[in-house]
Amino acid sequence: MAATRLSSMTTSLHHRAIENLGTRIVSGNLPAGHVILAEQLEDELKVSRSVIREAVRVLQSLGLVETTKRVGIRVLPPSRWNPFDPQVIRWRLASDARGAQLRSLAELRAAVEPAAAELAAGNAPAPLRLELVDVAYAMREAGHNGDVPRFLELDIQFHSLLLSGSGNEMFANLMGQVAETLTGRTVHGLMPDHPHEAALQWHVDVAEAIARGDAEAARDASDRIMRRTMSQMSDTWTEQPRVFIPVRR
Amino acid sequence: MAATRLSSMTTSLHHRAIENLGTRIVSGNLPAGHVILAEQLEDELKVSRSVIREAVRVLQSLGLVETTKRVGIRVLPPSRWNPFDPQVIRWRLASDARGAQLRSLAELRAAVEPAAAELAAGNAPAPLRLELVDVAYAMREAGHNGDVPRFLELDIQFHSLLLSGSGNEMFANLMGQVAETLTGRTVHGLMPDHPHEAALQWHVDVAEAIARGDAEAARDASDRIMRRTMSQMSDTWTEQPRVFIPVRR
DNA sequence: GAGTTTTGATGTCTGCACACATCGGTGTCA
DNA sequence: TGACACCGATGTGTGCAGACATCAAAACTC
Repeated sequence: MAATRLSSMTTSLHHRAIENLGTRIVSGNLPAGHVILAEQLEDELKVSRSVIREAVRVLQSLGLVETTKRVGIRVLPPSRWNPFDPQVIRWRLASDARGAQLRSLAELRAAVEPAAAELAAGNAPAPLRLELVDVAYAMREAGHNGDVPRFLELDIQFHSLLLSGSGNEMFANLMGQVAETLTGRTVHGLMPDHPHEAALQWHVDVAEAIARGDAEAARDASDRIMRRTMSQMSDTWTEQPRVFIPVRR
Repeated sequence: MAATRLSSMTTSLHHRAIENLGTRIVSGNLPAGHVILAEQLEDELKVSRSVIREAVRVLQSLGLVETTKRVGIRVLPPSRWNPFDPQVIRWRLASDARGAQLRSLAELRAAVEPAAAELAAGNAPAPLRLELVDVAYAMREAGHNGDVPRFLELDIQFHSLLLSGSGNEMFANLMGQVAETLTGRTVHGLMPDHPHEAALQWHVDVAEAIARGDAEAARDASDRIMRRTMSQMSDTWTEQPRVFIPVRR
């Protein structure tokens, strides 16, 4: 009944509540151990109890909060968060922990892509292998021409095809994060106009190795790409503090 | 033992609703594209709207369903599910796709652990390195003595320490899945009473390499463990169909 | 200190109003 | 007559408000 004139012009109240709370928690604005009351959130966000409850349920499933009767909604420490959830990753990228998140993603990618290349050489469907080779050639050309936007587009496509071609749905799921990483790297001007000549050839090597089913060569070439990428980026985040998640026994 | 503290515990209606729907969707009982109505779920599960709505919100955040006005709650295809969510993994392990899920996890682990070993050699805190060596020695002893339960316990601890010691929270988050994999392998009688002699030594090699900060040696030894594990298990799931997630453009 | 009662927050239920995508009927125009 | 654009009816999720149930922390009693 109340003035809901300004209601869902943009997104649903539910999403806005999740976004608001998720951002505040991941940014550290709401520190671990802090207790919030549902009623207090209703007042703050000017929404009804159902909206708050549904949002809290989602955050609970992400490991960001826990609810206890007679206590309230308690913020959980980062070690309890699901670090693979796309929303959590997005919130972390928008927080002070951006550098640490980028490093984590890069390390994961460096571990996974060579494995994906190895698997793709054995399992990828034939059309995908052909497309991979085409894209690698196009990348090389775009790189030589200094066509940065097109290179980025092809780069994303290349690595997406690689992950998809592995036939492992967990690897494939990383496509989105990889795309975001590559885009971010380009947008922030960390990419030269003309990519490293050897790196371009390594992409071709990966594609051709996969095309002919040479798992070991595909893996090695992919590993070279990843090691170069890591060494390029390592300078920027050396001072990022590492977080060691304790072993739960 | 994993996964369930059911029975005697009176789990909340909310959790039961999530469990019921999640299981049905992941098992394929509710196929992709199928539309359910919230009211229908209230009747089926004999719970109120609020419980259903909160459960659906959670499933929505996992990518299992989407809601559309005037249509209902639509089940999404597996390519939309979040393959890293612990609940989704658990539901898949309890479904016909168990074999495929185990393979995916094993492939992910095979990719990540050597990378984690490499990172741990450079970053792990000193006490963790020492503990890792102790555990590796204890593993070797338990292996020689044929003490299967103790070996399993130490095996889990070893790999958890390794992942934790990497200082990458995404790697560390895989501890739970690894523990479940190792436990499942033992429970299902896939482990011999006396583990492979060389594998025992490789664990020691990993630990000692990390202890002395030799990243390359740590990685290589870990890689040997993983490759042996993969080749051991590959027989059991060769006929599991692979799912290729399409590249979204 | 152990056991009991009180208290206060989440958990669950229900009725209502609203937003809005879809469907089907109606009217117009070729 | 047939094709097509329009528009209102319909159904379903979304959001709101208030009540009662439940249960664990905290206070209290012995």
